[in-house]
Amino acid sequence: MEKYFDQIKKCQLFSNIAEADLKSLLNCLSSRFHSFEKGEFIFREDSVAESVGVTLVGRVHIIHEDYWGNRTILAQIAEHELFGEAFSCAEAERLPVSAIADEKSEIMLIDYRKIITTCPSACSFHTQLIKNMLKLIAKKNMMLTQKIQLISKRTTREKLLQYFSLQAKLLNTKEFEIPFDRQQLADYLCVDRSAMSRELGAMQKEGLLHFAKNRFTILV
Amino acid sequence: MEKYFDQIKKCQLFSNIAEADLKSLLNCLSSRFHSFEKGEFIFREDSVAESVGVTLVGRVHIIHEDYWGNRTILAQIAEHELFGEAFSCAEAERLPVSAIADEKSEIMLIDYRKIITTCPSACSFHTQLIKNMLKLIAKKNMMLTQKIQLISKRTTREKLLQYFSLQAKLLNTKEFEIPFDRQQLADYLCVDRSAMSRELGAMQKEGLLHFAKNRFTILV
DNA sequence: AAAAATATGTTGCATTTGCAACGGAGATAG
DNA sequence: CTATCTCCGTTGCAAATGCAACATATTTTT
Repeated sequence: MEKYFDQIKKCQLFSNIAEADLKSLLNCLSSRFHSFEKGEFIFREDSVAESVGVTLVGRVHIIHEDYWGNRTILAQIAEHELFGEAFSCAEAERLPVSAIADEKSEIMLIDYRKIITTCPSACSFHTQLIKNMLKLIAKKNMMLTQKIQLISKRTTREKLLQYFSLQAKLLNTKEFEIPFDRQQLADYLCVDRSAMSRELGAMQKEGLLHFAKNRFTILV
Repeated sequence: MEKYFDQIKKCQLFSNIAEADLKSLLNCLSSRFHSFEKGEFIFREDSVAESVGVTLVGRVHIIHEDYWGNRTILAQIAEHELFGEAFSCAEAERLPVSAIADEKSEIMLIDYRKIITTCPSACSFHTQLIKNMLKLIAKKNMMLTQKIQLISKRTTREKLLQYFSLQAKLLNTKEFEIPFDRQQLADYLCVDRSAMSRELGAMQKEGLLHFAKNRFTILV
């Protein structure tokens, strides 16, 4: 665990907890650490929801595959972020999604009961931990709402424009790189890759947009 | 407040709090009570996020309207449920959605800081309250995820089938009433009403489905 | 009961989309 | 260097969708 301490400190889940307190907190969470290769599953749909994950190193995708194998990327989990917490906190029996490493990743897995239950040794930092988790889940909730607003758009062009303008607003620049390849972007926007490619080309031809590889510029 | 006590008791936000404790808890929350007519806004997009709402009587829709006035129903809040909590808990500056009464409703509005901050008089029930809220937000998070899975479907027919099968699973019967009129259902599924109506007709003709008014039967 | 308002179904049509198939560019492995 | 693989753009085509306009049905109001 010691070797991960610097990574752990950076996680919002543990913010507002003094460094000294953090060490004893980590002891009573008795978490597991595990390394995953790109494409490896961290947990699978329909398995039991008992852990929350923290990305110490790497990046994770939360995905859902329907009956016919169409894959949807529901969320992208960046470094030092939390995932799987909603299913645990909601006390769901089975996971409705899978988590898959998008690149080689180091993951901390915590039994959610250790988080939610104030430990017998009266470790007082649990209260802060729960508050942190509340805030993180609430934020995720807003991100999901934002994604719903995104894929609620009726046309591919509207989805693309909405996505790009969100990125631009987020990074405060009209030129930015996106963290998706084309297939992933199409999955994220819930459209067909080739149709999206067609639309991107049309938008560039119309002068709305410029792009090369993953770097996009909004020209407006 | 006394007149609402029976309604308040039924809210999951206050579960696992003894009735005697609940009264003192309610005092330190210093909440407001307000009645809204059908179609009246409870809070509007872009206003400051400072309250969470509880539907004591009635039903609320969380909606978003885009630049051109297309309305999306992001969520339906049933009686005794919570709404607006995510924006408060995430400490969002401005609300990204509006809440509107879907029928005449009695709403309790609580300043979220009163919830999140353990009160100076050391009212110990706050811990339970925060845990309850955590669970509710987590559940809502799952519902949002479910909705994303729903509108991720590429065709109107798939969306309808997914929605109906969820309802059937939820109510454990193949015959059920839906809480939406046609326009609302179309908004919820993010499709055009007339196109949806066309598809519903086709599905009935093909024998997949039977419906009359808001009562649907899955025939498989 | 009549009138007005609202909700639902129908249809034609232009556009958008998904799908499948293909080709080229660039990266990677042997 | 060559073979292989992955990513991305292109295109033809059938099907799905949004949109507008209108017809019917149902509910509410007067």
